[in-house]
Amino acid sequence: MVTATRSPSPETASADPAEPTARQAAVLDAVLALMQEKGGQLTMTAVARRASCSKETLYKWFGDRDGLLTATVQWQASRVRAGRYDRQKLDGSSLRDSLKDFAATWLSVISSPTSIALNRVAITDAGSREGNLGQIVLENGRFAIGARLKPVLEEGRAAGLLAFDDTEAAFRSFFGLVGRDVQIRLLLGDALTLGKAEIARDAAIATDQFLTLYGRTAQKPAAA
Amino acid sequence: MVTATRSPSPETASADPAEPTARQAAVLDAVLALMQEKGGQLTMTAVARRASCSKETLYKWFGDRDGLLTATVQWQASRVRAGRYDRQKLDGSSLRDSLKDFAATWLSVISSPTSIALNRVAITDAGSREGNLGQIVLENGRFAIGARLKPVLEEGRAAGLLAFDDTEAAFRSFFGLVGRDVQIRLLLGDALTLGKAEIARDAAIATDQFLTLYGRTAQKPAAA
DNA sequence: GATGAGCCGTACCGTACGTTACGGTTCGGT
DNA sequence: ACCGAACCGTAACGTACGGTACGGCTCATC
Repeated sequence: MVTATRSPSPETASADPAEPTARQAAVLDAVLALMQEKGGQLTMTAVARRASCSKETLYKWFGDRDGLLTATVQWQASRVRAGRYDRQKLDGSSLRDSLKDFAATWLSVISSPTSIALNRVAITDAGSREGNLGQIVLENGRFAIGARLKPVLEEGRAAGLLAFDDTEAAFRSFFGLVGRDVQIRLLLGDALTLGKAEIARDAAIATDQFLTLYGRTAQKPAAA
Repeated sequence: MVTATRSPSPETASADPAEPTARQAAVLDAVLALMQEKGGQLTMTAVARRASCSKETLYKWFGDRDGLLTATVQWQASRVRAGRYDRQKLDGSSLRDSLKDFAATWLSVISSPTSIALNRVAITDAGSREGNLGQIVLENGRFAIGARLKPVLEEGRAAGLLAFDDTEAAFRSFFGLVGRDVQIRLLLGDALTLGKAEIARDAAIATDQFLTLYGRTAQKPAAA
């Protein structure tokens, strides 16, 4: 927890899941960097050395190791706020573009070294103890994108462009078509690389497939 | 490694990734049980206590902790050899049934506590060190099912039931439609439960969606 | 210029765990 | 009956790491 359990002075204070100090942000960036480089051996000593701060400071700011990890996850989540997609005219073409953007953004996120490392840590944490890191990652990953995409889907339905009963089910199909085996393979260490062009292509294919399944008008199936 | 680096006597010997002794299998079952119950805290002492064997024996049989985990993964993989699907007449109906069975089997596997625990361990391992556990899990999971499903897809194409250029791409779409967000949610600790009926329903929906995308004849789209 | 808060660097403590060592027991072979 | 191999239970060792304590430095404030 940033500005931990009971901070005696309101110096760097703010709400609980809130803005870290610039210095604190630097520490969290160090954590992210170490996660990617060294993997699981995320030791407090290593973080302190990398961030050029003392362990005492780490514990004062974040409480304990779990608090540091939690703050790191939230810090990373706070900057993956890409794409707004406020309602536009919403014809078939703009809907398709929105979905493609969502798909490409999502593929970029899950294939980034940062996301992979973060998810690995969270999964490890979810496996043992009472760790809530998994839930936090889920909240800021899978569920966040769902919450942002569903309004788009429902606007598409309202505009007569899409047909489905269950928004959640439709989203999960989209999620599957886009992600396929990418995330699990990367998490398990498979040497799968996704370039920008590849992501754009896969996003387009997945979007077309989704429109084939859920579009009200016939779409050209992408039998790649 | 079962019967480790240099086994002085060929007592329980066999090939390297091969059949463990009944006693050794009991030990590996204990590891699997502990993985599910205790999560990450997979200590050698706990394994020895659970399996009623000495730590010395564990080290003699498996070399080190990594060897024990590797043997466990392979042991588990060796018994998930379900479904043969040798070529049959292969009309539209039997193809659909085969795909549905594949989908249901796969969903059952990835939602089983054993698979979740095993994948968590492998992902943790993939994140740190030189661990090859991730590759082993990938080999016996994602890639194994791909190798078994692709012939079915290609027979379907040969029979004029399916249309695709890239078998791998077609399989990955099927994989995504079936798995969607299930595995990542479970790995991250989400309380998602899949009953038999739910699995059967989801497998059918995913299969129909796949056939809509890749079937040569029109299929009824399942807009659930 | 003195004062005190915040922080860096490092030494230190306690514990958990991987790994090794050892005494005692069981059991198949001779 | 004897021998040796395999194995169990447990103690012991070394290390890594989370967490704490402390001395010294910097710097804003008065």
